[in-house]
Amino acid sequence: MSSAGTPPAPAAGALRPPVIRGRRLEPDARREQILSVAVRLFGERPYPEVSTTDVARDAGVARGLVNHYFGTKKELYLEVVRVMLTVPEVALSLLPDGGPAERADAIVGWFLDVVSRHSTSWLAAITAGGMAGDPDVDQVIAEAVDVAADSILTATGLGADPGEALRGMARAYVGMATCTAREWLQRGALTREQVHTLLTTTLLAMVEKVFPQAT
Amino acid sequence: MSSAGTPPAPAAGALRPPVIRGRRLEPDARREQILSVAVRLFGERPYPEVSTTDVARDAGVARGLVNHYFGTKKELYLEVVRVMLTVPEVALSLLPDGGPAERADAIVGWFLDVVSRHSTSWLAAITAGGMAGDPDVDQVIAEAVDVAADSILTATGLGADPGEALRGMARAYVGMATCTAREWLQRGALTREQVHTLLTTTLLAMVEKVFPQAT
DNA sequence: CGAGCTTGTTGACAGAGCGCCAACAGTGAT
DNA sequence: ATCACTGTTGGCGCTCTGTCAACAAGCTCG
Repeated sequence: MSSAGTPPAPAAGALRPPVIRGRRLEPDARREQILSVAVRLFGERPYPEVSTTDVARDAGVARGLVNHYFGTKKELYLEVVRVMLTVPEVALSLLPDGGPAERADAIVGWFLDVVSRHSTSWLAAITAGGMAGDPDVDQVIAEAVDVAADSILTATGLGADPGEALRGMARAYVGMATCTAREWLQRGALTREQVHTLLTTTLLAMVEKVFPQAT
Repeated sequence: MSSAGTPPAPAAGALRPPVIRGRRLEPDARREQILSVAVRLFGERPYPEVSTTDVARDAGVARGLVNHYFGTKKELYLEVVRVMLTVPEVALSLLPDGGPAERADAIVGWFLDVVSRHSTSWLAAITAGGMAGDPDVDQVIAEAVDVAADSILTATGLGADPGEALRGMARAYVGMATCTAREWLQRGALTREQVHTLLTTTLLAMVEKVFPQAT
């Protein structure tokens, strides 16, 4: 503020380049457009390697507009992570009424379907590509993990008012699920069948032998 | 503070700040000193929130010296992560000769000892505090996970030439172990006993029912 | 014991990225 | 057609990073 007291008259010879792309859009539409570009870029490269200049250029707008809609680069990234992790609610009512084995098998299959569909962007988001440790980012991810953990508990019939310990165990299981998915989708060390078997077997073992010990 | 700047006001006219701290150190000693400061700072805050200026100030040296010894901020961070994840080799020979249950119990206990001892810095490193997604950082972490996974396989008697699938499963288990440790040390949702039970039971289930299916 | 050399160390410079702001220019209402 | 409204732009200042030539501390040699 101090310096630029001079308001007008920037002046004289400054011929502004004829701005063609000054097309006016509905705020929601513009915001959505910028967000979609950001989702793509943050899915390809980690956080520090994506500049707001990149987002603005790919969206065909000025960089200032990105800040106008999202405030901060970090806030933009938070929106991106929310979008990436927003996943169709598990159709719990569609889970078979069979025994624990069938229900575990069904929810694991549903999880693998979701993950494989979004693959890269989902993995980039769940690992907080380049922003893990930030409180806000961690919270958004933690909320997504909580949703997944609750689905697990509900599917295994323990969803009714689980204690904090039980939820912690479910979150740990979700953590293993994401690591296993990475071994499958990123490293190619496992096949989908192997992942499915591992997650189902482990879930059953936890339901039978570990969960009961959680008051 | 540490920097304690005001010198004995030597010469008058000298515009140059009287440099007192130009103390000369052996390269190895200086490097070690800067590295220890960096380990502390990166253990407290995520990557983007630690500037090389902070490291230099806390180490009592000029910022340029940090770059002189470590080249880049990222290279410095790589050294830090290596230090944080370098962990005493598991004394496999000390594992009991008993059945799988005893051996699993022993290695899980050893893992929890190591993690709880380094707690914050270890967790910050294993989650790549703010640098996940970077190829180099990910590789350093992947190597540490590989070491842990091999320890698991060795302890369970499967260490002799495991296939890629088996190693992938072991890495997934290590991933769950880190997530579980976080639930214990960071969120406080689980007690050490609960973590121990969860990891032991899960490991046994995997050894008995999942690993055999990995060709 | 002083001159000179080696090299650890410093401060400054240039480039890049980000947040902010005032002016500009489409768009609909009067 | 004029005017108000607001979406949009381009540039300013700041912080942070990597590089570099100059400085000086400590050792060696005469």
